[in-house]
Amino acid sequence: MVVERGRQAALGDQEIDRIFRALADATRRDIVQRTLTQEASVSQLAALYDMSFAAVQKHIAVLEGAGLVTKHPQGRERLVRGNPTTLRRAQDLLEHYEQIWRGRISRLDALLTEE
Amino acid sequence: MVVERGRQAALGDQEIDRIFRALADATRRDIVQRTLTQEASVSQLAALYDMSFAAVQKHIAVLEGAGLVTKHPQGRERLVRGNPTTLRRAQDLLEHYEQIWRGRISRLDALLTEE
DNA sequence: CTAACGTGCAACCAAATGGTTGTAGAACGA
DNA sequence: TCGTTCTACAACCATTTGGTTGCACGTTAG
Repeated sequence: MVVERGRQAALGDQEIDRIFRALADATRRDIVQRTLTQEASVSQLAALYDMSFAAVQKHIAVLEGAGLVTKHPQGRERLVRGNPTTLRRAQDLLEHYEQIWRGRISRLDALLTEE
Repeated sequence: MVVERGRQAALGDQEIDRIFRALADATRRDIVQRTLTQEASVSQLAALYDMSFAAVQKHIAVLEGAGLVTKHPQGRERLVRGNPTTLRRAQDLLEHYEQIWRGRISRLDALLTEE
């Protein structure tokens, strides 16, 4: 057991922070979606959006830092590939919240029935 | 149909932005989790974290702006209640991504079998 | 009525974010 | 070899974020 907490930030929370932060931008979500379907080079991706190459490069770096995409060198270009595993982690957390909420509902149910 | 897009931000994307951005902070996630279980007043929540009252107030405002919690006046205090509906929206989006990924897998499968 | 409590909001500040341009190097094509 | 392409990275800038303190105001308790 890891020290009773619930009011202080756990260390691994920064990882979750990065994942959600990375997903909080439409361009980055689009990149994830595309590269989940099919990997693409940095410049191929950059051509899709109305901003500089460097800007898109930064977005990809944010996604990579969050583990939402991985880069694979191939010759002079880097292929970007979406990472479903990290997406799963975010999904699991949200499902956890939903479970908590359902738990509350059933506790309310229990109270009503027992009465 | 709303204009062909896929490279330009849709207007409702800002809503998604706000949801994920709100979730990208451990304190805010903790508030969501707690108020999903049981509603609490702003000052009750503020007492839980090692920061000023106003800071917690701001976090709650961000969550409210994203629709992740709602506030309900009761006498001089405001009860904060987690909103599972908005959480569901985020969850649905992530599941959508997972579906896209699974689609890619089955397309690869199809290619292999057909060969 | 008055004091204390709960909340909201403004002003301020440091740090992070999201964009830009420019430079530099590695890999490829002719 | 030489020019072009792809990428990385630094420097810079405006805006947003996340925190602070202080003040105002409605509500409750004594």
